[in-house]
Amino acid sequence: MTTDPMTRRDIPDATVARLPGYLRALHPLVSAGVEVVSSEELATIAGVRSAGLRKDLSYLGSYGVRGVGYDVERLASEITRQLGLQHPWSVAIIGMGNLGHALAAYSGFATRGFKVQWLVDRDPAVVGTTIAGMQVVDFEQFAASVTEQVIAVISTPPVAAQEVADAVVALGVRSILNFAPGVLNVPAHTQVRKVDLATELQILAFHEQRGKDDARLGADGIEASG
Amino acid sequence: MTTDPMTRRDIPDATVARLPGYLRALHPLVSAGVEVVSSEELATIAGVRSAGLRKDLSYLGSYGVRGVGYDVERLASEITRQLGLQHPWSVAIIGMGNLGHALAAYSGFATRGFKVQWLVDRDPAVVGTTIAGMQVVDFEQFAASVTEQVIAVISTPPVAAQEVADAVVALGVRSILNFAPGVLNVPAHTQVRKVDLATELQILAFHEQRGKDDARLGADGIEASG
DNA sequence: GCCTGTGAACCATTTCACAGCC
DNA sequence: GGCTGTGAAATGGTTCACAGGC
Repeated sequence: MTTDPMTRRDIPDATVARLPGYLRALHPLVSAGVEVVSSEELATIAGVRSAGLRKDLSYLGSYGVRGVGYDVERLASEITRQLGLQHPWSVAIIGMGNLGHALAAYSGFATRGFKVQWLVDRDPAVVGTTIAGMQVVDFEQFAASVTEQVIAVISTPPVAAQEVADAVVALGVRSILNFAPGVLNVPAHTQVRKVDLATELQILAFHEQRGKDDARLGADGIEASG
Repeated sequence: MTTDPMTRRDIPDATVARLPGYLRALHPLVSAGVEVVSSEELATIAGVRSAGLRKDLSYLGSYGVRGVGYDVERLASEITRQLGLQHPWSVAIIGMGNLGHALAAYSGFATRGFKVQWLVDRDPAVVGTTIAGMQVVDFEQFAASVTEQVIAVISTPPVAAQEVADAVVALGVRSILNFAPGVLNVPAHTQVRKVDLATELQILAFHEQRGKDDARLGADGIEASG
């Protein structure tokens, strides 16, 4: 294994999806001044298995010490670096309905590496109002002021989502978080992640209906789900 | 393959997670009075591949006709049945901050098989107020009035989430949708699904940073992401 | 001829189990 | 002695390609 820090390792998608969880599990340890953590301990906090955690971390390189554990601070900063969170990313929230409103006010973005920079809506009655301390602008104002890389959050009604996606892609946006149910057609280089609230409930309904009590992770009947 | 309609087939999790998308793709077809759809057409609408769609549907049984396609209405009702959505599920939203507020007003729940029946908060200043046409109650009132099966949506601050989870599990709740970042410890028979908004952005940030332009699904550079 | 249903091949991810190192 | 890092095995999921039936 080359230790060259510039090697672009190929980190599996499944691992990438768990890194944010590890980072969040590490934060209280950093704050508490804990120096070292074992894969077993961290896995428990993060709600995964220790073997999986070790494999995940091994894709980032060798940041642990055998017989000891992982240096908390070093590991946190390495994951931060891998996720590209050294400096905050700009976020534009497009669609200022109930959900856009809530997202604008959500403090979790700021604490985890994101700066909501634009609130965008097309309704003239909403444009110009202040939400969570920010002025809502229309799409033209947004388009005119975007210069840097930005992540677009689409919280419009479903019918407008594709149109908005096309428009932000035309502005050069390459990352979209979509709350509108339905499929977005975007160019291949554009990353889209979808959050569909009703779908989540429907998946729960399926299991609830089946009474599917899968007793995985048995222990004393407690399963960590995070 | 037994065609016994009472056979409890084992539907893979990955398939279950896609069924809601198929159902939503079917709805406009049902409304438009389309009688039959091919796996190719439906797959395009749903943003998946036709072979995968056919395999998914094969787990539900044989509801297509070779050389013809799938009966739209029959397939929709079969998926509805499999997901357990013949009658609406009751939902309790716990935590009436910005997000809980938005969820209470979200029309997508009602249209996709759910009835928000309780809005719950612990803040005496919020309890008794009306949000989206419903009275907010405190946890005791909620606990006293739950009789049927209910899905709990946790939209409290992170620090309260575990406590709320314990409380609803004690009430007999077996399905939780959790918006609070962090791990929930619940008994093994309890289903938890998590939506972590900052995590989604962090995953996007990773790819944005890498400029990972994976040209999968090439065609003319358009990729469906739904 | 056409489109579903499905084994078989392939690929990704998870888990196991232990060698390697402190 | 203890804990990481990782090949190897097992599992789960996706894609291929074609047989089967209209």
